[in-house]
Amino acid sequence: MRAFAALYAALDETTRTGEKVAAIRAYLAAVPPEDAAWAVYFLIGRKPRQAVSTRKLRAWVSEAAGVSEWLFDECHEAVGDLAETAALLLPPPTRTTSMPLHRWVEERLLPLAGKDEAAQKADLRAAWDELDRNERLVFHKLITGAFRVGVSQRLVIAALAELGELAPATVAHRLMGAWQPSAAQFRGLVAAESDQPTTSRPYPFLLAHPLEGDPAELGPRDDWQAEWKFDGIRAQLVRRGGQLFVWSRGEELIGERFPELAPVAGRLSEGTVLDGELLPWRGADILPFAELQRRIGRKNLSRTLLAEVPVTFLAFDVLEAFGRDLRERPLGERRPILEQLLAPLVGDVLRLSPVVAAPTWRELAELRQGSRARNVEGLMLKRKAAPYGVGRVRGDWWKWKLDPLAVDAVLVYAQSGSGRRASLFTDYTFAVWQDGALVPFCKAYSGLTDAELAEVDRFVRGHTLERFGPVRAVTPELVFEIGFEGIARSRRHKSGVAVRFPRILRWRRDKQPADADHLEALEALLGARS
DNA sequence: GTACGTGCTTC
DNA sequence: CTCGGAA
DNA sequence: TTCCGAGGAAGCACGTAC
Repeated sequence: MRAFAALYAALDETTRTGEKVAAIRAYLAAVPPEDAAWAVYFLIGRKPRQAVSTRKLRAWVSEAAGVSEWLFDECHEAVGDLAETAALLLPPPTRTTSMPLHRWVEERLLPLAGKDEAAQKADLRAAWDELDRNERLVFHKLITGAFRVGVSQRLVIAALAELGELAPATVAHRLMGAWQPSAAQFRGLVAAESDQPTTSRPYPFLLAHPLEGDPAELGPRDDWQAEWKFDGIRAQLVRRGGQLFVWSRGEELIGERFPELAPVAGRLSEGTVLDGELLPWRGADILPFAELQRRIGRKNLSRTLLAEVPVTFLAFDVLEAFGRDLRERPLGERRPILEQLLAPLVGDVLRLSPVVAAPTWRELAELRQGSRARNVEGLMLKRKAAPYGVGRVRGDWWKWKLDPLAVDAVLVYAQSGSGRRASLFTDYTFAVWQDGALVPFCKAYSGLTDAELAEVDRFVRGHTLERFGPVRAVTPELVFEIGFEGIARSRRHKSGVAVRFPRILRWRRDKQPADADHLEALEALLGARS
């Protein structure tokens, strides 16, 4: 535990990726494999279900530290991080521990979830008395599920690849899907030949970059395959070992939530892996994404819901056929194989993503303008010569989304951020006019530079009208252009609408609050959707 | 029993 | 999902 | 150029407060 806490501190201290990789590698090489396995598990962002709610942690830490809960909250706001606040407030430990990471996790952390409140509290008190400040910080992050370090999958993969003298893509693939940390699992991860079971294992998803500018700069139209960018859930169908596995981008097995897939996809031949999008599709229509959300994370799937929101898997790539990994083959070769594999199965459940046939970039651009009416987000451009790479490879896959919708809105509330932004008001609520009053319709902060953020922060401090806990109402003076992808009815905001992916496009210093848009402008956009 | 907040997933 | 910042 | 961390909206499950 001490070594892992030291690693965490080291990773937190530097932003240099080279140093991070070296630190991870040194740690993994030095500790027993069962510790290394858990470290990898946590470092790539996996976590067991949260064992203790933040509420309880806050209450018990306050009690143990002898501070009131409001003081804890004040400290939390200043520090910006709950786990760190708790670690700092607690009285120093009277003992030390040399228990290794895997035992802390398996014997002290995981069992917490199954215990009653009194036992949890007793366990935490015992732990606090054995852990120093750094160890507590890590421990708190693990139990609250907030463990995130300035290191992600890629650096861990780089460290593991160096350690095992493997290609990073091999390691990335081995880390996919469901696995339990153990000594054997870690050895399999870095071994030349892995003997870990691979039946259900998906491939790393290839992701696209946003296209800015003119697609004509990509070269001849004929070098590129265009498809619609559908608005659903990215998924991989894995047909192996006589079974069907459906993986989400977050590497969750989601097959049970989409029972309609198995009867059809189960007829794919053994050793097939398809990449595609799960879509709510009824009759001839693609339904809005909101409909699909009703099918996610639900325990009981009623007959009614299955009939209301039928789901289809729209395949756009084949990664494995007849047990052979096809990822190195160019898209131009994979596409006909995909068409061939799917031909006998295509229907309501399994579909093929159509290739958009517009012979020139100009004609393609015209088709793209009709995206909203089709319930798609725009176009995907895929280089026909490209292999199916690992991760976000630049230059091979581009998403060419529709231009965002936009309105001018007034800043009405501000709230301080968290983490590095804890000391600044960086969290903004925006409003538009309705009957002479400003009604909030979204929150956003992204889109402003640090300098602008600092300027707005100063404005907030000088123009606070009222305080509601951490939230400040400010004089409605500043106008911003807010961009968003879509708009829908909502009960969350007073305006009755909510926008998707809101962000600040620019600060309209040239505008007065009175020049900001009215709710009618938003309503009009709402109506404009097909 | 209902209402609300927190956690966790998707985008 | 979006965006700006940093390496 | 590539990653990372900050952040948004939505729906469902689950636990707590009344």
